[in-house]
Amino acid sequence: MPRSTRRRPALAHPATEEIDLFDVLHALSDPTRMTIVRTLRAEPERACGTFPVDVAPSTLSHHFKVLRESGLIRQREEANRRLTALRTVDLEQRFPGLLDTVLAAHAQAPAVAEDGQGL
Amino acid sequence: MPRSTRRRPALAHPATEEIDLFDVLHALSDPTRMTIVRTLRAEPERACGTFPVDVAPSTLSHHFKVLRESGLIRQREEANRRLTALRTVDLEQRFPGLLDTVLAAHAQAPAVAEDGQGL
DNA sequence: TGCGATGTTCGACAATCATCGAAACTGCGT
DNA sequence: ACGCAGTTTCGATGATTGTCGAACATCGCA
Repeated sequence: MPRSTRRRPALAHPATEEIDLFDVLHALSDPTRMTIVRTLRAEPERACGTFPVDVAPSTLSHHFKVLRESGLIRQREEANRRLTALRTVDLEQRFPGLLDTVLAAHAQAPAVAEDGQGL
Repeated sequence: MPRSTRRRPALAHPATEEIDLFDVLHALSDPTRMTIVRTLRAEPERACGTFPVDVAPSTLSHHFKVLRESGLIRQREEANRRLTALRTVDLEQRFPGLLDTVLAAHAQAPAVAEDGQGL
């Protein structure tokens, strides 16, 4: 039996109208995920391994899943790597100004002693 | 000996410059706490028991603690009750536009089936 | 002085979370 | 055909979370 019969699970993303605010806020309330989002703001599309975060690959994969299911990022398969992009247009349509405001807030002076993995 | 010697723990709030974005985002990512914040937007100051949320008093107390320590609300003692207010000015100074934008986002059409305790 | 109203603190508990290492899968290059 | 590079899935683990009930504290009032 060809083992290629097992297709990849197809990468589910929520539709724009289905993006949930609580999911988005929760996704952004983690420093590692915030770093990912901020990185994606500069670069339009990046491979998973190229983010300036210091966690194990499996942990990174978990964070991508949280971000993807919250509607913040979109991922597509290309060859044997997965490219990630911010859903800026969808986010702007669903929650106007939210992403910009939150990212601007994060760019503010860090509260006291920010974690070391700043972009 | 007067038993009033034991003072109440004094209600610690973070200073405006110490408000942490991740704490704020986490605090807002819970529906019960979002309801509290939204309620506070209309009424400037409210007693704890007067919020339209359906949880046990101890649970409510927990949520107030999270909101207070994140810097979103300020609480002061008055007689035997505790009055709660949104720190709108401090929030606006620390993270301009954030509170308005998030609350506006929550006022958007609910994602799919919002929880029943809408304001 | 004691009671009731208002809230908090203190465990306890189940659920979720961030993290890791090991194993597996996919596609490209040798 | 083989192996490597890039990622995910699968447990496992320790920490955090939201929730509750019971007990306690404080204040005003009868």
